[in-house]
Amino acid sequence: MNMIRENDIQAFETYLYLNEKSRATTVKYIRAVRRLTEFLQDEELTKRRLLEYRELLMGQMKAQTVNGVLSALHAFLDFLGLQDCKVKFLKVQRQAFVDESRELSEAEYKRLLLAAEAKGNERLYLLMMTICGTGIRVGELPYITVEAVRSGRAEIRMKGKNRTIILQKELCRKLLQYAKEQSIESGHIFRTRSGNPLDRSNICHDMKKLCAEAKVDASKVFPHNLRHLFARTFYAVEKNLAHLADVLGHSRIETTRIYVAVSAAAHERILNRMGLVI
DNA sequence: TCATCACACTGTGGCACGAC
DNA sequence: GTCGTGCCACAGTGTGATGA
Repeated sequence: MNMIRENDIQAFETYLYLNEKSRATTVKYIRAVRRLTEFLQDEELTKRRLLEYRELLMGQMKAQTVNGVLSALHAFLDFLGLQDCKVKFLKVQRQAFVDESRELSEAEYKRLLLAAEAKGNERLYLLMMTICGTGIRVGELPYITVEAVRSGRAEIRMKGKNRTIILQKELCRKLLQYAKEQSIESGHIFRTRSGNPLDRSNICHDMKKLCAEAKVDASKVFPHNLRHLFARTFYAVEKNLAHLADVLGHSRIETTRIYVAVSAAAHERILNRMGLVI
């Protein structure tokens, strides 16, 4: 009888740790296993039941999210030696164009900056400018330190890789001025009153608060979109995908292509300019 | 205001596999 | 043999809720 016991879940957690999985992955996998256990309700774990579970998930989540859950469950099945119970992943159609409703324009970005300035939120103003001016991820903000700004470059260590980000002189000047005003002599520039690095959830919430004043749709205001804007702007000027990949810290050009993909409307404009349909 | 959590979703890279 | 592509696993992000 293939019953999932609490012992199995705890041993699986240890197994993930020993396999050097990140904390986030371990938490996600254990959660997926516990949800499956709730679904099974003391019934035996069989392929038929897993197929039923996949059907249930399909009604609740997007295909990619279902696949994420399935990959967690597959790891658990491998751990239990129940490979025969694995079910197939869902097919996910790759989108041909980017979603225009989520594309932040340069004008909208500037309005967000002005809104932050008008509110007197200099930290948020500089934070958005730093992400959009360097293309870093929100999770890489802690690498923007007083020391890095003084040297004009920041060493980013993320996903097991190192890369150097060049900080523009004007940005450095603004950041150093801000650090001086805030009496920050070393370490993270962007910090809470208690001195901790800003939490990404709070950054996102703060950005959302600017939407009404900046007259920007809230659905396109989040930190990662500033990275996308940086990538599109960089590519428009430089037209060098390989260089952009280096700057963004991508090891594959395929990943960078996602950032510079055009919207359906932009694609249509290109087709019209071609003038091949008369 | 800030920290933390849960959950859904997206970004990213390794690798297998097929085409040439 | 190499190159390109797609699949899948893992890591990171967005967002709402909650509480200190």
